[in-house]
Amino acid sequence: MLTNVSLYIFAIMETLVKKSRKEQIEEKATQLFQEKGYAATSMRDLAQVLGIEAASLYSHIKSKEEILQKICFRMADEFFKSWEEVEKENSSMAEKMKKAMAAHIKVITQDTASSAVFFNEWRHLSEPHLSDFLAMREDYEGRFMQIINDGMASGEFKTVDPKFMMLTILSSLNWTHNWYNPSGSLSPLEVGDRLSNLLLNGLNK
Amino acid sequence: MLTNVSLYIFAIMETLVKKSRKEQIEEKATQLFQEKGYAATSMRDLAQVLGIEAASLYSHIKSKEEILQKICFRMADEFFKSWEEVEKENSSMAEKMKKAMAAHIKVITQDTASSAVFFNEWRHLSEPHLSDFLAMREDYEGRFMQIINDGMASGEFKTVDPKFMMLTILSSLNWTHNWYNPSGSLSPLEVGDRLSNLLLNGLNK
DNA sequence: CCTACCGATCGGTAGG
DNA sequence: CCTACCGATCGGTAGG
Repeated sequence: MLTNVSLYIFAIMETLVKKSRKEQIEEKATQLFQEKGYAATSMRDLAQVLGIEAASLYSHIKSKEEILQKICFRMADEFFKSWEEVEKENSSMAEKMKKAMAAHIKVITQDTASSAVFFNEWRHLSEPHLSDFLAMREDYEGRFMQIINDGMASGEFKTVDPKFMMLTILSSLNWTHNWYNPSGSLSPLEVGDRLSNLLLNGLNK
Repeated sequence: MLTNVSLYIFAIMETLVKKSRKEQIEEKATQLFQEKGYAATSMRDLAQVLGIEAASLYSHIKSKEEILQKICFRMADEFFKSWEEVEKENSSMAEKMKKAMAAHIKVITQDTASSAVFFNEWRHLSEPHLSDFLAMREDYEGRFMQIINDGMASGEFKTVDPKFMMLTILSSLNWTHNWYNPSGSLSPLEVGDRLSNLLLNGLNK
């Protein structure tokens, strides 16, 4: 009797915890795309990791590129969502920049594998997805540039080339996906603090 | 008579300026690897750009990967060579870091296409080349970390995590290959100055 | 540098 | 989710 109840509860939990086959496919694909790159990952590689035949993948997905699209646009959504809390900050542009950097780092550290695919494999998107992607990126980069421009106008920031500045900041931020270890001792907040402190105040004493 | 002499001189100049077929192959391959990635570039793509058949490529090269190896290890050589002038600088660690950054930027800006392949496609190297490559990179990164450690010891730099600092600096530096335009108005030296000023002194006034 | 060709592998479909 | 299979393309070789 007790055993039956236990098994029943276990079955419910499994249903709650277990990922759908489609989710499993996307998760493993993300790992493979990160490790080998999109082009060098075959559907047979992916199927093997999941223990099924390559043809069976197509019961759950439409194409190889569909997986890439899901990853790239889901991450883009995350970055835009994270910007909502940034917009609330208006005390100073230095503070707003810190918030923006922290928000950006939070998204990356939450899923470094998807971030790697987002940053490195987007060029394999076909049209019109590629153009959509690039338009979103330009929008997002423009928001960082706006903070820089506002900070220069208010006299908080040095006079710099805003685009150059934005590219430098984002490259430092984006690179974290390569070395951040979620099970390490550094929290996402600490990474954000260190990076914003460095980029705003410099290495010199 | 004059025409014959002119043609003769022209022929000599052409010989001096004209790249060997092997050099042409490497140059076009670099462009394609940058644009589409190594794995997504086929030997038929490469042959088409050169106006020959894919099979003809193999009179000049041994394999597709050989081209990638050439690009990656040539760039690695350039980075190590550029370090020689850095070693001479010992007035201060801030100055040495500036020199190191300028040297690094100089190599990247001199050949942004090869740099892109170097930074993005090295993972397609097979063993033992991959291990060699990673060992060289670790050596190079260690040199930047040494400057940071020395600068902290001398009291010039803030107390930071040296590895974190090194990764942040190099990511900013390395990203330049993505946006630097050799025919634009910004000289390699100016890029180096701006980046070292930002990373050493920060954006805040 | 070409023609002709190789075996292997690719993304994906049909039908059950 | 599988078997069986498709046409296309891959890196590369033989022989001239």
